[in-house]
Amino acid sequence: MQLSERKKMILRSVVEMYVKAAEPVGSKAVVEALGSTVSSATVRSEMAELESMGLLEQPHTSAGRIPSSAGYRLYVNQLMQSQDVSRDDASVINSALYTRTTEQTNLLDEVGSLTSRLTTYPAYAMASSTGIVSIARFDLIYVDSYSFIIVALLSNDTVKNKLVHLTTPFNPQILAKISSVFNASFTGVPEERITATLISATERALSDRIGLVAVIAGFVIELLVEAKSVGARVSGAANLLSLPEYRDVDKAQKIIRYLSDAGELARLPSPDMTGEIKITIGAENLADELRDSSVVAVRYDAGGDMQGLIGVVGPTRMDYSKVAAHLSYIAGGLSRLLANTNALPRAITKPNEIGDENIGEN
Amino acid sequence: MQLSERKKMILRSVVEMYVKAAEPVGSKAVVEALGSTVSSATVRSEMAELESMGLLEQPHTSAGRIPSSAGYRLYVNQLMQSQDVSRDDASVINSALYTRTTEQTNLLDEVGSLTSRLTTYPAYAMASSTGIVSIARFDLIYVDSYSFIIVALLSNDTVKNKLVHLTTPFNPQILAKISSVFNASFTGVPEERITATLISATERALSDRIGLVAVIAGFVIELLVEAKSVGARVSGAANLLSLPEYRDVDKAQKIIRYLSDAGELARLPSPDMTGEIKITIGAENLADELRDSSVVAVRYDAGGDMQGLIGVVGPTRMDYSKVAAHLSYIAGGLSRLLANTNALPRAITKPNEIGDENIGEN
DNA sequence: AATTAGCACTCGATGACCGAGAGTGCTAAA
DNA sequence: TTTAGCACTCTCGGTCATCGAGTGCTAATT
Repeated sequence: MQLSERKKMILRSVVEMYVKAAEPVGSKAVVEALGSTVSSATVRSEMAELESMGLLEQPHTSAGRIPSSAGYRLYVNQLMQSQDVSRDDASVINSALYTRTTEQTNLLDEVGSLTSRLTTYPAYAMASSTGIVSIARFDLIYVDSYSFIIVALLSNDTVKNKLVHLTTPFNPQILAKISSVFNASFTGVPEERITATLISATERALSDRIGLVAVIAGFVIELLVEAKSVGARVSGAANLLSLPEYRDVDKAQKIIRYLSDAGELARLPSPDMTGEIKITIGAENLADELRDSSVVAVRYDAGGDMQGLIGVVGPTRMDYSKVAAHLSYIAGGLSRLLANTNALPRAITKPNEIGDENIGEN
Repeated sequence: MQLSERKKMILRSVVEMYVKAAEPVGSKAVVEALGSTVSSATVRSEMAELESMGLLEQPHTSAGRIPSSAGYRLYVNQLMQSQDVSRDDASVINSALYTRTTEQTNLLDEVGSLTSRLTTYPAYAMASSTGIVSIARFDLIYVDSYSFIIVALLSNDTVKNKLVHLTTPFNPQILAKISSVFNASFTGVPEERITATLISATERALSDRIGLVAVIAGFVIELLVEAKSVGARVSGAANLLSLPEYRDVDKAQKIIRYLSDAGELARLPSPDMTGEIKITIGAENLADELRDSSVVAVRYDAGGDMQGLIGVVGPTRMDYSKVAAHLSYIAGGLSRLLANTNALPRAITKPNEIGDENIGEN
């Protein structure tokens, strides 16, 4: 499909004006945008051709044209010029990312709301572990004769813990034995290989009669599953409601519902590992609910085995280039923040002597 | 303000029919609801009086009546009969609460979405620590000569941890020293009393030259603040959109925005400690955004020092009695789940020998 | 004194109708 | 190939009449 230079300009004008105003654009408006070098009649016939190619659509005869999904796609692939984030936005992003104080709200929340604020569209942020997670190191801390703390350092550099209270007292010495056995037989073992057989073998080896091993093994399985699992957050869903395409409450509700369903979120378009932005337009979306919306998403590196994803959902009439710029800026910043082992410690007085802390878990 | 029995019946009918249908109710409908024992004319004059008392309102002449805020208030205080949760709902709640598997999604999320699903209104759930939190026990686990894990058992029975990487190697023996000093001087000390003076004194006592004490103290402060802090979640905001009172997109957006703002959430009506349900109707709400909505909220006991709150936001035309029943059922279940030290361990084979685990943290 | 039947009246909702305006496609001339 | 001109189409907004639900008031009834 080869387009004449003029057709490209026309398509581009239509897309950009429609993105701005959300109203079908007519031949006259295009003529003006093009600097009045041609007449409206010419533009009309060009637009008719663009329509027959499937790049433009007409809501009804005697309305202007709007881009079709294919039109947006062509625009995104060939016509859109990439754009930088504004100075202001950049500083907003930087200060948001670097002044985090390990607050109650977790990182995903903050990233999501930052993204949705900047783009004015709903945003989602997720993180998940790629690869296999296993235990790297295992400790039991004695608290009193009924309680102890389990601490496990995982292969992806996160630490998990749990306080366990028993109803029967136990002998403090057993903790050391158990932890050495666990360190011997459970480290490096992925969750799916922690079987009942392994557990009962361990139980026999320790001649454990009060079920301690079972409790601890249960916890280990739990936390390995948890560590692999996906966390996802959606922010700014209300932003949709200001857009004319979602004035129809039912439509808006459908999408907001869809976005609130964590399970569905995981199925949203996922950019490949190249670090490039993935733009999915209208009918390209697999989910029915998104058939007339678009999704822009990008990966970031969350350190260790962790992979993250930030995305924005909006109408097909979306300022793709601005959104893409924001997303990649944020993702870049996040990757630097999380993956870089030289991040500054926060709230500590001697930044130059002390190395980084591990952020992004718990 | 004494109302005749008949006026009460009429008010009650109006409220209940309006709650169901969201349409002004006329005298004829009331007559039917009352079993046709009086004529519509009588009801009309009674309703006129109720209106002059400020309990009913008329959207315009020649429409039926709708309850005013005062009308709802009187209904809630005197006329509403409390209601039990249905068998089905009870089993939904129970299975939701008791089959939790310490999943990635946290408890607040689950409670919120459960509540919003059952009531069909947006729900919020929060938890916060009352009282003072301090460290009860402190441990450092050596990982390698650049890294160690900090584990702290807090006075509210939660455990926090952090993996720390340094850029300069350290001597393993120092960890034991540090932890014994910290156990001596930092346990039982609330966050606001961990001052720079205390830190530098500790630093001197340990002749710490690489800033280890500062890092660890910083972490301790962070986690104490974090432990006291409030977590809040809103679920099901999209539910608003199906209600006729929020067909106006701008109105809906305002409220959804309001609810998404964690800061504002903390200022929502908060029931007192008696365990009773607090119902705030229309203009009784302090926040402007909620002036024509209602909030129903209840506290639950989250174990230890933790206090929780579940609430529902909806139109003044709300099925107060059903919502109240759901909320108190859920809150009761939660309190039992979290506060009861005899909760069954989950996913463990020998439930009778092993005691409870600590839920609701991390 | 309270209740009721009857009736005129009010007011929103619904739908038909109409004119204005924006935009198109087509044709014929440049 | 481009353009001016023109008839045509379709939406949008406003006006108008009609319909019906519901009211308040009055006069008769219990």
